[in-house]
Amino acid sequence: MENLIEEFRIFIKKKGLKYTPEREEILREILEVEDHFDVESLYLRLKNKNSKISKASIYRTLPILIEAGFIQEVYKQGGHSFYEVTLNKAPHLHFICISCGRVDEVIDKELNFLIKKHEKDKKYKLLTYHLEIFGICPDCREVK
Amino acid sequence: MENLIEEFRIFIKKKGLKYTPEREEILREILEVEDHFDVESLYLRLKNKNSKISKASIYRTLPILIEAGFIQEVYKQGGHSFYEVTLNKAPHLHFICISCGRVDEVIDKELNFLIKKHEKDKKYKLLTYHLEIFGICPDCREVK
DNA sequence: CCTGTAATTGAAAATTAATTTCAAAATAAT
DNA sequence: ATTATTTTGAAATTAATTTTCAATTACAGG
Repeated sequence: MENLIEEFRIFIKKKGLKYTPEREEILREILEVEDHFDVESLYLRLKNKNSKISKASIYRTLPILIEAGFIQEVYKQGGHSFYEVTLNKAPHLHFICISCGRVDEVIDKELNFLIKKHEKDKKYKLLTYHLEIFGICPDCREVK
Repeated sequence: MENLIEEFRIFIKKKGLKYTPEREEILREILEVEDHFDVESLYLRLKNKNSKISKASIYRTLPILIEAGFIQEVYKQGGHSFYEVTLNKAPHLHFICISCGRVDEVIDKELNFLIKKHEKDKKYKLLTYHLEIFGICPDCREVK
């Protein structure tokens, strides 16, 4: 935990940015979230802890965290983005039910392998990726 | 071509919707686009042909075309969605350069195979999917 | 073919996620 | 400490998408 915070501090300094309490607080909160999160829910979590961090700061900090490799923007739903901590997590796909909105996460090592292969071929420097699969979940199929 | 139009007409009727000239016109235009497209570019293409179809109608028709399997929303960039015709196309991934915005399409049969496998496992009815990979392209890496 | 009803249209207004502006506050190098 | 530069919160702005609404159109049944 603390080593991750330190890693972030070093990243920030290396980029010539300033290490602020707000940035650290946002990272700490994100590391405590287990599931996917969006800006709104993160903002409310912080607010509940009497933090006075603004949404603007969250919006400004997330791209830094993505670039630093701490989180990924994993899918969009209902018109806004969802993120999750990617450190130490196996790569996975998201099945999104367009009927009820439920999101199923599937771990898949092949996917990561497949992407790494293309990254090499294309000579891209990979930052983040996401595989969203839209469909109807078993429950919603029954109802209909 | 005409058989696709007929297929769409049948889909529309089966859903209890009305088959309008606007909906047909939008589909015809989309089938002529080779590359990815967004709402704005589709609207301008139609406008150039003196069509008076509104953006609202385009926004309303795209979800129907997705559900019918004609197109997919393949990625988001610059805050808006891009689509492409998926009929007869091999599945593929999109490498998006976050620096210059360039999009590289990569065909990959394994990806489709991988997704079909999970679809079966999860008992989902698959509608559409997209794999976006964000990174820095070779050209932009050099500059830096 | 008319006729009635329910869906669809275009235009404009509304919504809303995300970005930008700006003055005040905070960081960090000297 | 001093100072230049960055970052902050709050509010304003932007821009994609959705919704509203009155007029129009599709099409089923007579």
